[in-house]
Amino acid sequence: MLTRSEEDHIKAVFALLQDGDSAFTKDIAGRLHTKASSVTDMLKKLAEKGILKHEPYYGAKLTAKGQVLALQLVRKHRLWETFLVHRLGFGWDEVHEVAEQMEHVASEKLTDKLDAYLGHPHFDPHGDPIPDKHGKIRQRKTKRLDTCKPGDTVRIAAVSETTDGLLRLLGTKGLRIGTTLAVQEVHAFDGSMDVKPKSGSAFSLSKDVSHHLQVENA
Amino acid sequence: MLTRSEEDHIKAVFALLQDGDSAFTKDIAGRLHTKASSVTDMLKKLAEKGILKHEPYYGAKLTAKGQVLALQLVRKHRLWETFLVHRLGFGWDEVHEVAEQMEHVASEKLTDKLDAYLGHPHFDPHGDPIPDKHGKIRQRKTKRLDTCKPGDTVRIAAVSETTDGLLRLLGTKGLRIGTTLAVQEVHAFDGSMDVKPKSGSAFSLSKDVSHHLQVENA
DNA sequence: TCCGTTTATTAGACCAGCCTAATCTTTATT
DNA sequence: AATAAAGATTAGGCTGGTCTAATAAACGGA
Repeated sequence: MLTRSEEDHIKAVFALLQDGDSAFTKDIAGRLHTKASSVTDMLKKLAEKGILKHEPYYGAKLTAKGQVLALQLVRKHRLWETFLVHRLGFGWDEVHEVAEQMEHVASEKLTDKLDAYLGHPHFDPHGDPIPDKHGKIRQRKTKRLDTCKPGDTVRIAAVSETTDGLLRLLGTKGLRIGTTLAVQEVHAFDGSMDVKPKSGSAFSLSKDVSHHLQVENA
Repeated sequence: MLTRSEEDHIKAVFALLQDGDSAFTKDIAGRLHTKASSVTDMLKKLAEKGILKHEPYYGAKLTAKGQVLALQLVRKHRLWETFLVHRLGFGWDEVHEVAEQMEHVASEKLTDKLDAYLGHPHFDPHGDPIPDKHGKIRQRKTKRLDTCKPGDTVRIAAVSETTDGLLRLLGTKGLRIGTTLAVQEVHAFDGSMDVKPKSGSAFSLSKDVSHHLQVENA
């Protein structure tokens, strides 16, 4: 049995390994709003449990066992987010914190029944893929919007940072999963980008925003 | 903010006050599978927070504030049980433990939306009343089956102990909420009772069982 | 009423999970 | 290569929630 804190650390390591091949103490602490020394303690503990490998001063990597656990947590988190948005009518910018609590409810039967109830969805309301019961993730070929060139026409597939601020900003600009955009210009000075939705007039997105939008070719 | 353990103690006190006008240390410890000394500590803490009054050696009573908190917890627990049974298809004997975890998710908005999604139910799958947003409980005039006399015809309204064992026993006898029973005989020797469902043949229920069935006149 | 039994409380310990401060390691800069 | 800066670990302490053992209060029967 894992404690809530253990699960939180596993999830943080998993998330950091998505872009980087080692998860560092400082970054884990940042995500969990705790201090580096606390993280070191927990990494030691999780390493003893065979959930991850901790190379002192060189960060942590998940073992196979740890990956399975992380994927189950991600699965639960995203299923609950889907439930909150599609069944209870929450906005996509309101669900993260609640799902953060619900994902720790331990019952495999519950997870499976929820999955079936939602129709075995492959993507959550932010466009992120939902691992299936066996941890398999349906992959899409997406790239970050900030890697696109003028002339590209793309569809928003996912938002990779689920902070309220970003999601609300997207809402006010009328952007959501599935919105199609034409890239008109990229400004070298600040990395900002002028885009035009299929219907509507063009506007500008900062690099901070475009960096967090995953898109696929339209 | 309340910790999970605090919430568990509040719920236990509330439950014990349903039949008795003081909640005793030993009984609380029994419910929570913990020791009396731990309970004493927690009662002291909750008393300081103004959630209950602790009269050493004479048990605890909830304050008005404590009752509100308890009713919110009961509300959440029973709403989740309803969700699990009516939406996800769990059996009524499988939901208690899971709901026990879900009731600790803190989000008033979530509770209200769940309530609406379920159609503002007044009773949970075990027949227990669900307090509304303001803590109001819809009362029914029920009595315990073991207080009934031969000749009475009654309908099962609720099951007051939600242990797996009792619920499964009822299942195998074909008893559920709404089942109508005619009381045929009560045996003074062991308090057991012969009952006959509207359709089907008569059988006997032990006092242990009839004591936990709430019924209303049919 | 007195004494034994039951129940509660207190005292003292332990563990998990966090913290701060001090002490390494590693990396980057000159 | 020397050293400063950044990051990680260790040492030691605090808190919440639990436990056991020892003590105290309340109750019930002779």
